[in-house]
Amino acid sequence: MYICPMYSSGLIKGTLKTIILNLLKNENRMYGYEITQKVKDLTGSKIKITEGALYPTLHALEKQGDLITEKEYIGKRVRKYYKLTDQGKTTVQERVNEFADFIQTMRFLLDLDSPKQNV
Amino acid sequence: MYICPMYSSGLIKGTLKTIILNLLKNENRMYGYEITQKVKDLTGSKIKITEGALYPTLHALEKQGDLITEKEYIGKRVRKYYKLTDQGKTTVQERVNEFADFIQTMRFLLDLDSPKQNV
DNA sequence: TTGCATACTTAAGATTCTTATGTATATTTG
DNA sequence: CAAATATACATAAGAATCTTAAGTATGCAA
Repeated sequence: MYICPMYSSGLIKGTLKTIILNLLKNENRMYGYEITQKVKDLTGSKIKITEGALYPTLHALEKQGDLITEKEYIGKRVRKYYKLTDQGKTTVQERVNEFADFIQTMRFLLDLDSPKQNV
Repeated sequence: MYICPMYSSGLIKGTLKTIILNLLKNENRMYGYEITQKVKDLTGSKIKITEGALYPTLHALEKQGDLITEKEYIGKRVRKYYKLTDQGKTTVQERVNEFADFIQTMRFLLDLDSPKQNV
């Protein structure tokens, strides 16, 4: 198993819930493993969600009422599908808007909008 | 002391060093308290660096060789100025580039580039 | 039949932040 | 001028969130 270049210093920290919720906004329902693969695919392996981060986060989102689960058996193997609740749909918008605002602030703070950064 | 709306869920997490280093890139040298005020001003209080986060981070950056200090006395009060080392200047570029890349990835992942998000 | 992919769970440890406490000087304001 | 606020640093305890690791088990391909 190879290691690919990922973001250091925990940039992902704090965005994991937002990513998961937003995926479910577009996909209706997904199961855990599917989420990790989708994120890996969409980001060209720049973001890889580890299982140790994913499953506790899914459980937390369910506990706080943003997700509900549907268990299904694929052969003998359990698969837990997650989907947004109505509350979850609101939470997604809040989270995404907040993140959009945050990166605007950061772009300004780090001078990322001005041209000729690397001259 | 009033509480103003800040970013929840630790979005700032992982970006603090980047913010500090980038400020010092433009300002030559700054002291801790000055940094907190500058960030508060530049972000309209959207980002407030607490002392408990700031000082340990400054110490860590010094320890890892990105910053050096100059103590000065203003009257009887100590003030520690921080400035970038040569290594620190490299680190800033790396950190900022990484963060710029990260928000590009996130903008794509969260669909922030497509118009009519909030219609 | 061995290894890899799929699929979920949880515990231990690391990192990074918040909150709280402590110390001390300087300035503003009633 | 006394009290409150601002300046200025430090650090410890606790919370949140992630990584790493270990465990369990099925399905498939070489």
